[in-house]
Amino acid sequence: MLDIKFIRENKEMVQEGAKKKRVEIDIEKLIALDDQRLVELKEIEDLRSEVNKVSNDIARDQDPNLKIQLIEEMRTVKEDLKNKEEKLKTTIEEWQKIMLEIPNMPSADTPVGPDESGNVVIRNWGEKPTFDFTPKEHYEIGEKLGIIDNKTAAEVSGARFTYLKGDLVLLQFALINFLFEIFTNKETLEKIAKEKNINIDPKPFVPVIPPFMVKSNIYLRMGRLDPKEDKYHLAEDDMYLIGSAEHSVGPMHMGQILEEKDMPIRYIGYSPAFRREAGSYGKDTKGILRMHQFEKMEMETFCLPENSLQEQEFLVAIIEYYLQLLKLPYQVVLVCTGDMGKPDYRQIDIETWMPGQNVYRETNTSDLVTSFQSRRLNTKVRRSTGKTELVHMNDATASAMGRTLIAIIENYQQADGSVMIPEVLRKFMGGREFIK
RNA sequence: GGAGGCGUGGCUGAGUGGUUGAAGGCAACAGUCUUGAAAACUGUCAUUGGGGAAACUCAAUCGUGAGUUCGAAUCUCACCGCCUCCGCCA
Repeated sequence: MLDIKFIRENKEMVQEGAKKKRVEIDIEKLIALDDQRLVELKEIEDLRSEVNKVSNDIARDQDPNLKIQLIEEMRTVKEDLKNKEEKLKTTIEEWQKIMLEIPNMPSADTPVGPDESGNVVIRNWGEKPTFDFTPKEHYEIGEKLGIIDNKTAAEVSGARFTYLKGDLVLLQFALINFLFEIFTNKETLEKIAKEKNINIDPKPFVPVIPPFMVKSNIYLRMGRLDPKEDKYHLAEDDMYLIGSAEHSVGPMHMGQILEEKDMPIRYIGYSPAFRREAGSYGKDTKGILRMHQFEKMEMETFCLPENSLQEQEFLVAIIEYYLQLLKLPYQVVLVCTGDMGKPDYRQIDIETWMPGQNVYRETNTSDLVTSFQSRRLNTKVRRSTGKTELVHMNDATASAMGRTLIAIIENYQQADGSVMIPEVLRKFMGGREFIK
């Protein structure tokens, strides 16, 4: 949610920003409603003030006749007050509905575009591997090696589920161990920041395994409930299965005032992610690219407003660092206004090369959401001056396991159908070199 | 799931219908004293919204929401959370 004051002071900019994000909003109506809200609020506060004052008089006054008279008077005032409060309530409901529709404003460097065609590649790394055979897609290799079984999963659970088996499971755990080593190591993070010339405290990430379900009102405060069709809802308990660890790690500090000296706060959550994938029927139906359930490591960080852009650069730098260690070619994409998420101020995607498909596919996404989530979560920071302000939040995929595994399988595939294990992961797999 | 208890400011802890946004203590901050520190003493110490150039002022907030009342931290109801005991269980 944006600040109503900010909206009032920058209404052209907000209208324009929403338009760029392809969200239709009626700013004039919102401001008219806000005027009405303030007028009604003032009337109510004046009435309350009168009631408070007279009530104190009643308490102090000794004359019983006067008391009775004043109480009678207050009864009628209260009637009036009640009506006005009712009216204000409906005004606020209408007001809030529009407020919730307004997206975060895009950063100045965000390219303007209608959809993913407007995204801009800002850099790339790595040589695409060459093969002296036709490279296969991950599921062909996986099925043959007996490490991916969608067929059985379809019978048991339906489409978009899978059984990962054998060495692929071990590879996933190797990846997890490899990544946790990076994210919790201060020296490594310091080196990354230094290399990329990012001036930021390289404080390590705190690993978290968060709840996999959240209450619906919490989802709303995170600004992540929409699109609802993509969430699994547990009707009896009015809870949702999380679509990302972000959804239950982000609210960890709601209603809190953090201290400036504790900033930044960095978490790396590990959880399954549940997605109904509504609206993607027929898309990416093969293999494990688009599943109803997959495991993910997700970064979620809280920082001072003036550092949040650097923080995002840092999160992206860490992703690039480990992709380079895995020797996976990738490109970094600045996501355009029409393709970015509603809470995003600036979104950077990392797309990793998938030789089987002969295309870069999104493996990581990094969202700088500024104070869009913290405003409703009410997560603040007390500055050393004593003033409090909303913290800025960043979230980013550390690794969507399935997709990183696909990239490994396809880039490391051999002519004989085996898959070479990336060197940095071997120590977590008993020193072995191949999955056969 | 059954029975009972409890939710007050950064922490602790008073407060059961009337100027109580809330005593006392701790912590924190500023000052006096001191060569410096500690101790002692003095003072300042919640958040949000409205009005105002400012001093200041009005409203709201004692888990959340609704209700009773002229007036609610205090009474009623619902919800949320925590604790204890019993049951069940990975």
